[in-house]
Amino acid sequence: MLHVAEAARVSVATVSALINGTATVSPELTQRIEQAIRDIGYKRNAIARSLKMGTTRTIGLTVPHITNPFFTDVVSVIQQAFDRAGYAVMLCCTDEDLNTQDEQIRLLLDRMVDGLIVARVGDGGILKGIVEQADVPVVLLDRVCEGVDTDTVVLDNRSAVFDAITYLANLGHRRIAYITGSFDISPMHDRMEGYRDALQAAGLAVEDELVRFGNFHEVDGYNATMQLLSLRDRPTAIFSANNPMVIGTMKAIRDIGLRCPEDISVACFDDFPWSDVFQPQLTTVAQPVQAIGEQAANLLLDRLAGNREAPPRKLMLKGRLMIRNSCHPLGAIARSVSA
Amino acid sequence: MLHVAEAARVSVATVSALINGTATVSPELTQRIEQAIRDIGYKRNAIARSLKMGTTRTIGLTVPHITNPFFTDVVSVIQQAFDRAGYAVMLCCTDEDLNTQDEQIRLLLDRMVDGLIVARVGDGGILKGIVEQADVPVVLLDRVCEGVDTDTVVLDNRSAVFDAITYLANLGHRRIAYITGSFDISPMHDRMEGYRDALQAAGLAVEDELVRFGNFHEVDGYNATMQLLSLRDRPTAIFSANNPMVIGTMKAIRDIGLRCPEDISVACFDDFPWSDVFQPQLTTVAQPVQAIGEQAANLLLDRLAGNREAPPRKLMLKGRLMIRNSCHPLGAIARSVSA
DNA sequence: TGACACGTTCGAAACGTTTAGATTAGCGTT
DNA sequence: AACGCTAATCTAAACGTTTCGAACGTGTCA
Repeated sequence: MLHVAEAARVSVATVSALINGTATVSPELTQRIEQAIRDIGYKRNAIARSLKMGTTRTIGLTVPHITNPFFTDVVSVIQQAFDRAGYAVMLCCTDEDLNTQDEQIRLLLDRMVDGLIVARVGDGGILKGIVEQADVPVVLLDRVCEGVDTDTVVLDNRSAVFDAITYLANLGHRRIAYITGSFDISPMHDRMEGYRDALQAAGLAVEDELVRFGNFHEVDGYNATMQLLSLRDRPTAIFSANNPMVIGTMKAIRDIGLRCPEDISVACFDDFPWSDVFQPQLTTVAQPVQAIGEQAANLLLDRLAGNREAPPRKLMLKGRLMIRNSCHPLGAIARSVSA
Repeated sequence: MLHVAEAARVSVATVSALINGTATVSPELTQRIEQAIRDIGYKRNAIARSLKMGTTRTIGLTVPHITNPFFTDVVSVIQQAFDRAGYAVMLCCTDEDLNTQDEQIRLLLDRMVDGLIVARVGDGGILKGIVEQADVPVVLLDRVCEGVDTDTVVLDNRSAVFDAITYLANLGHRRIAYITGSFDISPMHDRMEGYRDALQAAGLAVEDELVRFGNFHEVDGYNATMQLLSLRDRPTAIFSANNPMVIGTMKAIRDIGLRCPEDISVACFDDFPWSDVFQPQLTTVAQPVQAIGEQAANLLLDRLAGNREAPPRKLMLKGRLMIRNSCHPLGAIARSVSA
């Protein structure tokens, strides 16, 4: 900018005024300055600007795994929304690890991001302190967090799973297995509640041996399913509370030599683009990814626009059961199915 | 930092020296300063630091579509690599549009990223100028770019497609259709070459009506396939040069009432986690995503570490044909199949 | 005792912007 | 002719760091 000012024989203040339109500058100077900018190929240094202005027009986004198709889609939507608004987004993957998350949030905060969107992990870690001292606005995505009172957009996980399990029960299944991630993240907790409640509503008991834990990865789903299928009284349906794990479930079923849905029914959380096309076409709970991403972006953009005082806003969206052909009615017991 | 210095009754220079370990500071002062840092909860302002140092420890990464599983995986690998190295990554999606890409690169450059990894679009746009004036190192990912001479990691697209088409020809297919994206990005060009060469090697003619263009999206694959299937002399195999488009292909086949692989064989570029599990299990060309991401990251990290003078390094990796069950041998014509 | 070296600490400039307030010029009023 | 008003421009401080070179105190040596 200094060079531009010299070349145009004006002060840097005038150059700045012209660039930002913060004051009127005469036609001749405008002319001279624009010429100089072109000659020199001047680009404003956003770092210097950020230092002075105290805002970076950059936000931080952390998710557990970007390869989980749910997060992929949400990240994509959020990125687009902020791009439209002239913000850059720094993306971090926490790999479902609290320490990593803390470290990455620190990294983002160091870089003075204007806001944070976090699909948190563990108990939230340093997130609590950050929200409390209200330095930067943060919105929680997908997962609420006890003790962290801030803008949030989550799914109604309980009722989504309730519907799915009820669907299976109505098909006549009595032994419905459930594969879940750890309960310390809220969706897993809420989904389990939906499972429990649905069984109860259907007059079925919750049996411990039918509930298995995994750590969100394909291999965990595989192992869990192997255990389930080797029970003396094998389940007739399996619901996986997480998408990557269901791949493991399908592989285990294949490896053991069973067929889905003829021998065993399968449904899972989170839809993906292929589910329509390949066999079996998986029955899934689809999250409104577009809406989730947009709402999260909007909540944060609203804070960034200056609305700091409003009390935390908690949005809860509804999932949708996508019934396809991976679940069979069970013999004569099947009742009428409510879609 | 000023506050810390005051609280510890030292100068900011000393605080800086301690934090960065750039000079020895006595035990008492160390003690006082560390205490003050803790008391105040001081965090270094990376923006101010960047301004002074001229480096942001941030890189920019642009891809056409993050929801394309190939890019999802590569982004994930790259993100991890830079995270380990203490860099933040700003992610942008160009949506396969040159103007968007130019805009986003400008956005990233404004923010003084230390380097750029670009899966470019169109003819490269402002990329050329950036590489020429060598302000920031850039590595090209997945796609080379005429006139942009810089570090690059790409797949050997020609031979990957050559192998796939040869495989189909060896199965006895004579009418092998090909769905491609626009040739102005290099992989599409090279893949087409592989198609042509393989047909020729198999003694088959390239027929224009069997080559269809689409714009990388599912719907394009759908339309292209619909056209192919309504030819009087229908192809017996379809190869899709892009992953999202193959979903459209499968939907079209289903909608028209055909079965894959019994009625028509299908193969495509880019592997995805589900391909093993669902029917038909798609035969695909798998890219070594892990290696691609790591190599790209390494090339850039090497430049960032100061190796600016080395001539552009061009890496070409090999794809791998994953033979599954979406391609049938064609009647008695089938020859022995080379895996 | 003075000169010198060494280890520690500090003052101040610099990075590239923005912006408040000062200055200047031009013009119309009285 | 002196005055005030407005519009255009400029000066200089500030943002929070890093770093160069100077300053200071202490001990060693001649």
